[in-house]
Amino acid sequence: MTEYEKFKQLIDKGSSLYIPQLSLDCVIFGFHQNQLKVLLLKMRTRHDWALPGGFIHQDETLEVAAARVLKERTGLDNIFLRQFHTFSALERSNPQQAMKDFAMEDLRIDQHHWLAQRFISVGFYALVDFTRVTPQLDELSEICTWYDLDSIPPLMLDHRQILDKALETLRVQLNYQPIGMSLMPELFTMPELQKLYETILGTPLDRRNFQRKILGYHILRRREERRTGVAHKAPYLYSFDIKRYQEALQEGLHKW
Amino acid sequence: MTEYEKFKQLIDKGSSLYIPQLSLDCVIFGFHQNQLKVLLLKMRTRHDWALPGGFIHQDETLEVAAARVLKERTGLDNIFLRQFHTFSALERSNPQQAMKDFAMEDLRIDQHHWLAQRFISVGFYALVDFTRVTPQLDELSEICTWYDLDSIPPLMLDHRQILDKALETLRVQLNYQPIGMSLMPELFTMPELQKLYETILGTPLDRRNFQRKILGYHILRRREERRTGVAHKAPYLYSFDIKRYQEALQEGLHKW
DNA sequence: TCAAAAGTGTTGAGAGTACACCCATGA
DNA sequence: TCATGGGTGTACTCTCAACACTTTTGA
Repeated sequence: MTEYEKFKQLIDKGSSLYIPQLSLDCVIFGFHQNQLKVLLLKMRTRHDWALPGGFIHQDETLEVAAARVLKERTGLDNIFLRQFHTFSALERSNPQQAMKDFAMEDLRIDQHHWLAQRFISVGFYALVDFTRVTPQLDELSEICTWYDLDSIPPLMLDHRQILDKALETLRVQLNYQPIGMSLMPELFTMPELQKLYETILGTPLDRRNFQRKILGYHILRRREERRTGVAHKAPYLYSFDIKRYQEALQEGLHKW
Repeated sequence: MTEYEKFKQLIDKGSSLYIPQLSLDCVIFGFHQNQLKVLLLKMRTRHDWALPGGFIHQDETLEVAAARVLKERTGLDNIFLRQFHTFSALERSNPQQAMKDFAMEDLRIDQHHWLAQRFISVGFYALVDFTRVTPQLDELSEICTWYDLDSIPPLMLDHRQILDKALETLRVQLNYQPIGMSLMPELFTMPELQKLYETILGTPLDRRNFQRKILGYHILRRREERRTGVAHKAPYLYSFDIKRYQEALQEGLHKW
């Protein structure tokens, strides 16, 4: 199916395929080169950027729909994904704008079209392994790429607020849930993991205290190997202990 | 407007007044005689009970809609109200059942009617002063009353899960937010407030540690008076320091 | 006068924080 | 050999939990 056909289907059939006036937006976090990043889309018809989002099929739960959106954008399955808030401000929809945004070649929508209605949107955030993602475009977007958290471009509608709320939620969750596994590569060093935490929290942490704390959760396994090629003492490599990690996801973090 | 007319309007006009396939449910907590209570409705057409819920007007935010539902059921304005989760399981809707539930006198709905669709529901929880509430019926319900948390009757659809999730959220929030003000009367004693916390958490707390902790937040003001008429040392009366309380709501609880 | 429940204080364990010392590595 | 950054240990502080003693009240 061509992009045009896909788009035409969205315009024509959307109102019967999807739950009307309800959408979802995903804040997809990745981590690379000591930077926390967010996956953003640039729509063909707009100058500002957007969070990857989508609509909910009549026979899908929100969680399934979010996983589908994620899969479409990143190619990844089985991702850490959490609903965090539902956004319903009246100003968050802009029918006039929508009529422009969803115009393509000979296709036009009017104010009665389903896409020109007010939308309420359920926000999800996801944590993904940056190195395994190949950002993919959809029929409306011309660019799909990562942005550093400290240089986010102007976002459409209330997407900036959604992003901020996601980050706030993530920061709180950090205290209760193990979160590194989906963001880090298979093997990593303690300083690398620390950088992740520091970036999320936006504050520096004490190296030694961080190590003690994380190890106290017993969700890591230290490997024999060390990372070589660095101009100083070679740090140990760690991997997550998947079993323990899953337990901690269920029961929350606590000392042993 | 009679109940019948209200009902007829819901059936006939609902699809243009409200956002389709989206509803909200409120878990309304009250506290009385050392018991945490939840406000429940019994629909005329069903044997099980329901959380007070409603639909969202096209020009309302979720929060405004929830406040409206709350006002309709309790008569109260300006209530502590928090969105906590959006429920979208496929099994949570039951069109067959809906067709029966929304039948009244000569009115009938079929499977294409807006009320017989799948619904996604946004859950809110509210904390209200039990003594100020006069539960009010709507056009579909025959009873509206409080139930003790430990003797909740069978609830319709997934309302039991919604209630459980609300309670779980409330328990977590207890650590971050001051919550007594909306649940307690104007004046109360420390042991009374402690009972509230114990009931929410479902576990006994140490009297002395509790007092120290709560006072440490500086959100209470001790009055000169004591509660008299008790067969033991008369406890002090307290009230909330509204200014401090509001600050704590904004910034979270922390020691001074 | 006595049981019941409130007011107040102390102590110890554990978590979190701050900081010091030594070690390994490539330049 | 030296700057850089990692590995490990210790001491101090603060919070929280456990617990004891005294005071007030109506029965």
